[in-house]
Amino acid sequence: MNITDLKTLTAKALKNAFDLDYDIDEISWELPPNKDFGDLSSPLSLKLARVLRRRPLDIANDLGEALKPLLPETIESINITAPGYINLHYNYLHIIEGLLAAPYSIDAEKDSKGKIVIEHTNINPNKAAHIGHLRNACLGDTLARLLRSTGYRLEVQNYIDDTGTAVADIVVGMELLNPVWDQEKETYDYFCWDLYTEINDRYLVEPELKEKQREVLHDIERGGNPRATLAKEISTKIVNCHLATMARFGIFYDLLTWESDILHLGFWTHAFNHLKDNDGMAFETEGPNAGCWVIKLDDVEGFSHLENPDKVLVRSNGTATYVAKDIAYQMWKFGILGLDFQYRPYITQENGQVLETTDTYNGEESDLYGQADKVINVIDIRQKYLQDVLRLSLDKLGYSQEAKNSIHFDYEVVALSATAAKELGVSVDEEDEKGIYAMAGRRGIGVKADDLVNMAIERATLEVAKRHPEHSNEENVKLGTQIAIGAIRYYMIRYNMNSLIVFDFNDALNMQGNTGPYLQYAHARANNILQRAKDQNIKANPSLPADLELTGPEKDLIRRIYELPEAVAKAAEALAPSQLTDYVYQLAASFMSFYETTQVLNAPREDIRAFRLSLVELYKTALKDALTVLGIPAPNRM
RNA sequence: GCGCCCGUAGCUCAGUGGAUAGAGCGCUAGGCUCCGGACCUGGAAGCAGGAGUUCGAUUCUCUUCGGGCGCACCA
Repeated sequence: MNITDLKTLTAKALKNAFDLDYDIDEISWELPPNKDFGDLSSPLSLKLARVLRRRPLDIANDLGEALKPLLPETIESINITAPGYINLHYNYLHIIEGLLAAPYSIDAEKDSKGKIVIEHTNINPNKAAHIGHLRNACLGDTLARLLRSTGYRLEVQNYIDDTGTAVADIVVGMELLNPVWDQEKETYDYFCWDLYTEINDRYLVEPELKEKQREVLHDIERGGNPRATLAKEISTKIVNCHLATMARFGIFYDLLTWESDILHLGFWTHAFNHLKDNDGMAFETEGPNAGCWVIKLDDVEGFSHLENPDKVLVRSNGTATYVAKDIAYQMWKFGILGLDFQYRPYITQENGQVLETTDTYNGEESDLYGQADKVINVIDIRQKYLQDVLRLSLDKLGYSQEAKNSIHFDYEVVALSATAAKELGVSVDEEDEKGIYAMAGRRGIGVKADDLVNMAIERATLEVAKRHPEHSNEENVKLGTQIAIGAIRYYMIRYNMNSLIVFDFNDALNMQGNTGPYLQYAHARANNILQRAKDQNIKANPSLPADLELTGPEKDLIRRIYELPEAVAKAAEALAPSQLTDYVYQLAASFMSFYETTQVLNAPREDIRAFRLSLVELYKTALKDALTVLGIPAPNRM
């Protein structure tokens, strides 16, 4: 029984006891602040006091009586405490018996729900990925794993803006500065990182270069010229670097979608031909937007206060704005554009999965992509306004269902702490220890994702080597890498999505306490017990010993394992990876307490030993499943 | 100027109408001849200020202060 079932039962009890129809979403069952009160607790009677005009305690008593006959065997008892709480106590023996008989499987509902297209990573292909991009990719990847595990069909897309000013700047840099890439010294994305900074510095002293930038941009957009070819070559090389970086984190994609393909196939033109007669669109003949095609948003809440709330889609010179292209692209994702890309295989990724790419000139038709029931765009909160415009525009154009199913997963950015900024050579106000320093690609200010992993691997490998002098260096690096990835992925997703991460090297590389490696250690410890049992030929037994009395730590552990499906479902519904990290930490911590206090292999009785071994097996599977959803490697030894 | 987000322990974060506000780091006191101490058990320490709504506010409203971000015929 889960909380939703319990709420339904409670609603039924309300009906029986008071003839009251109550919205089940208004019913709450929570973890009480103190274990003495029970395992689940509801303040419902306090809320009902006004409605029913009775004392909360009396309501609680009556409701408790009505609830009692409805409760399943997993609830052992029910009691009432002042000023009117209803408390439930689990029957832990019954719960663990059920879990051991039928373990929960995280993939049980595979492909049972609709299709979700999730777009994440989306790094401008003109420089190395930094930790801000990494937060995006980790969040997007975890969301994809989370939603897939709850039954959705997922398609992960990585959009490449290969025709924007960012890439144009690199082309300008190449033409102007003639830099030489030393392949021995650095990877291509690092090389461009510096070039991007250099050219932006040049713009500052030679503003007339901006004219050249415009020319280059125009050539790239037009296509079919040397500059466009160079731009494509640069973007492709950088994208390959990004893919390699993300692969280190176990992040993979289904499809690369290129801005140049959207352009060359005329997605927007196609959409425009269908939309220009639409009531949502207007051609302005006067006012600030004279000569432009716009979407009227002046009657929309949140926009009406703006000086110029309408959004220009086609400029007075006839060219389309970025939002216009975005609308067409979003329509394609839903399968309502009436136009499709061509596709071809791009590479086979490390996980064995083939990554496909759009390709206008060398691709083939496919009906696999897009056609989503729901679209999630993982883009940081600074683009909230534009994503709102996108969604509202769809609504205005008559695609209200698609608008409702367009989700902007908006998360706060990663900024640098004063100490981190100082380490990167940024000039920092010495007085201001709590200062926050924004990363800036143009100025080359940021922590590169690969640098961070390399540091983490070095640190973790050192720790591993301390513990395992008998291992080869190669083995240690392999394990150190898994631990490093665990630490960083956990760091990137554990924060609430609307809290700014003030990046600090010590926090990100920490491997003690509430961190990824703690979870990994909690897995390795369980495995260690199981491995020793196997070596000593001790068998587990999932049936309960007679007269078994569970210890406190055993109950805590059982409770956490029992809650796993609920925790995953809630995190998925809320689109909140951080909710799942919270839960998994609790799960791991409950095992750590169990481990310290409860003998498994040296248990006093043979049947208890066998039972505890089963419990450890069950826990290990649960934790491993949860870690898989989080994308955190689960090594068997550390 | 307008709008959005944030302010919880020395630090980094949970909690978002209900009981005694929870973790980690740091500090501090301990941990069995024992399945691995990347661990466990304690301790000190906190809701930015004010007003309101409510039986009840860290949570909702208003306001002050402090911080971040956004408001293009840029992407």
